[in-house]
Amino acid sequence: MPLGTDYARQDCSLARSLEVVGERWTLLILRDAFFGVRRFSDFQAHLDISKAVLSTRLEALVADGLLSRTGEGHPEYALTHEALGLWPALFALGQWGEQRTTPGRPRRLYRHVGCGEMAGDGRCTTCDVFPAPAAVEVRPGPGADPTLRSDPVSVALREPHRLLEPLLVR
Amino acid sequence: MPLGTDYARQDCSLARSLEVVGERWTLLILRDAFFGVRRFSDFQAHLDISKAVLSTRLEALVADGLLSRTGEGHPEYALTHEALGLWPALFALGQWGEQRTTPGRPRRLYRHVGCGEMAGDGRCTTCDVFPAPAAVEVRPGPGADPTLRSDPVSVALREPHRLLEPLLVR
DNA sequence: CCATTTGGTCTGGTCATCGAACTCAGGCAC
DNA sequence: GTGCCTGAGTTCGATGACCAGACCAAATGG
Repeated sequence: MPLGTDYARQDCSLARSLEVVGERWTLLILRDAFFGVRRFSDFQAHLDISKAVLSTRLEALVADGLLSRTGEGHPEYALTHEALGLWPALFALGQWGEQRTTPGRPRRLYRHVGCGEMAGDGRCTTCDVFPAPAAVEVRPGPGADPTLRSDPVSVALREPHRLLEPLLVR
Repeated sequence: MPLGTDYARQDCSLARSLEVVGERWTLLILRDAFFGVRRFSDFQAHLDISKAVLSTRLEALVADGLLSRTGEGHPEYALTHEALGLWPALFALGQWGEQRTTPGRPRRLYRHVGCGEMAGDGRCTTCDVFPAPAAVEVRPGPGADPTLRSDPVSVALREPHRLLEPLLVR
């Protein structure tokens, strides 16, 4: 993390995690990456984040080995293997937010591809395993509010799609 | 969250969560609360956080219903039922930090009380359930560095203890 | 080859965070 | 009661982060 965001003298793995993903916007950028967002302008359109901050965050995530940057001209940012391990934490935090704000009316629904629905604890209700992100399909749930955002990225994300699958905008 | 930390126009439960627990220090305060820390000065001693920020964070967490404040003179801050639901997310983030920094040498070990050790995914290796925080015992692991901190709270936390059990310092 | 899009950097102002100093109330020794 | 200590904050000035908007260069599209 840049200045002012280290928790140096904490002997704690949570603090180590937060040094990498604890800054404002960072977890939302990674969530978008799980949902298939790959390009600078798509992150920006979807998150309403200042370009300067987005640029800083992407650079930091690449430096920390969570994103890989490929292509010189218009680069693509993709999650690294290391970043995939964050999925359980991201999912758990999201589920907590659903419970807290609109219990019973989730904004998104998750399926274990070719198997069954996922429960709130992340297990597939059919086979009882915690599916890897590549085997998860997302689609809007009853609590989704399609009037809230109309940018092309949000529209594209409303189609059911697998996690990690690059998003086609337009 | 105070100014500058809302993600207003995001139709996303993760953003809703981060509005409550996404600020600097907030998750570390909650982690300490799970470990049994209850008092202002103990949080401060353990986290090396400025009193002004700690005061602001505790106030916000009480207002958001994650902490309850009891006792007028020297108040105690305890996790509410709502906050207990954060345990899976906190645990997952912590495990990711362990994997990333010192794989195979965890700083802390978790046990399902009266049952068995907990695996990296949070399940008890014996009974295969995800134990509630009150049924979890923490103790230092091989990756712990006892030389890093010597404040009384850190010392007390090195004793094996159950989550949520109020910490006795000194 | 010219216009537009993409992926940025720069800037000035606002907001958050920091450490240090200060306040204020309760507990305790004497 | 007087003085002292500790716990739980609040206040303050300086520093650093964040934001919106202007600007810019390289890549792409026609």
